Amino acid sequence: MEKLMKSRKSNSRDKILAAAADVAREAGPGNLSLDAVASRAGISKGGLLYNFPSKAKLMQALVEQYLRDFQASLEEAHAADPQKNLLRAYVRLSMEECQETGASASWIFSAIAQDPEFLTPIKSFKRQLFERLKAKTADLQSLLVVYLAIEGLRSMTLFEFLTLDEHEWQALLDALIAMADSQPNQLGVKGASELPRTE
Amino acid sequence: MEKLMKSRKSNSRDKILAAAADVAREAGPGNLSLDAVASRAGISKGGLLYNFPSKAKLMQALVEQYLRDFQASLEEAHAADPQKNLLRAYVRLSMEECQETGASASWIFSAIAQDPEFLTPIKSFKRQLFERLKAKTADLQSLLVVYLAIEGLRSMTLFEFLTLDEHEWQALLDALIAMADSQPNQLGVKGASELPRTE
DNA sequence: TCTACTGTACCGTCCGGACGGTATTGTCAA
DNA sequence: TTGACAATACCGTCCGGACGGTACAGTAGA
Repeated sequence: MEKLMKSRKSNSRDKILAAAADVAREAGPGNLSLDAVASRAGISKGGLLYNFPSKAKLMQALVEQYLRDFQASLEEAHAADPQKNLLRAYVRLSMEECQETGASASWIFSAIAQDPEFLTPIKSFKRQLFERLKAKTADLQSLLVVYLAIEGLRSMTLFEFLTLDEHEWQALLDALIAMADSQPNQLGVKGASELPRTE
Repeated sequence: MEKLMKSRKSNSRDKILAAAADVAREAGPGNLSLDAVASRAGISKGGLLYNFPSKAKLMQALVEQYLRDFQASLEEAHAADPQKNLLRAYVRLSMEECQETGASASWIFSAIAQDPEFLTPIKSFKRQLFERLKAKTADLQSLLVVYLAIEGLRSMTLFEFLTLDEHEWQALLDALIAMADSQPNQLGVKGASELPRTE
């Protein structure tokens, strides 16, 4: 009963969120209007505002959904293979995400344009993830480099700055995985796929 | 004579450009209005539109100025010490830029919100730089990782996602410089500060 | 006299959001 | 069983304000 109601509601909500992401990508981040989203989602503006009482709430939902999904994927990927370290799972997941058809999270720009405050949840998410990674590695340098490289890749895809060819892509993946696995600064232990527990 | 005119003109132009960057940072990228820029620059709106006939032209000038300055700094840094490779100069320059008081290039968001087309000159600049770096190194993996890490750092500063403490900062700098100088994937040649010429 | 503005008044457009409907479905007392 | 009411999930219109841009008259300095 409740489920049915929820599923009907979610249907519209999800359609709207997807439409918002589409519009943001196609019309440009500065041109994300409620009208455009509504018509793209196939509902009226009134209906849109019924589901999301303001533009800000819509953006917020977009951010929350994104973070929830990413978190879930990460946890899942890590749980599926707990031998490998978390950083490795993060690298793989992020690179897959970047490879997926240009969809990308370009709606983020719309959110920032609307109100830079929408960055705070993302900020805290990233900060937490980084702290978690830092607690698990003995090699800060590699972590920093790998983490930032992933972040750089993400920004490249976001801005569509640079497109790597297949060869470059593979080289990058290999390099990052290798750095995530071992500790290239203390040279020598190349095969180790598990980090030594530090405690 | 021409110089004088230019300098007077430039005076206003520069004030306006700086004001635009300020407003973009303070009011948020979605709230960069011509009125705000004009009042911030201490001139009238009419005066602003005299210097930049449209908002788009203003944004374009912002982008162009930024790229010109960066290019000049890079060339200068590299010319000052041609022994070191270009990637190293790029790393140093970028990290200094990121460290400078939060000013950052957050006006970029305003430009994108205005029209994503403003990314094309930046895109082509980055592509050219990357190609130039690629032509000069034998170790694609290191280049990719270093280049993307810098890009990641830039995006971190832009979004204010993550702030590194002094220790992390130093570790990152060391790691990137080391990777830029030598070729850590072929382990062993750590001291080499010049790349072997490949031809 | 020309350049480089200032200041003001104004226009058209776009957009967020409020609001008043409405159709469908569910609930419940008589 | 049915009639009264209510909640849900929308629709469509309208309004106020912000913003980009225009027009133009005035003016101070070189």
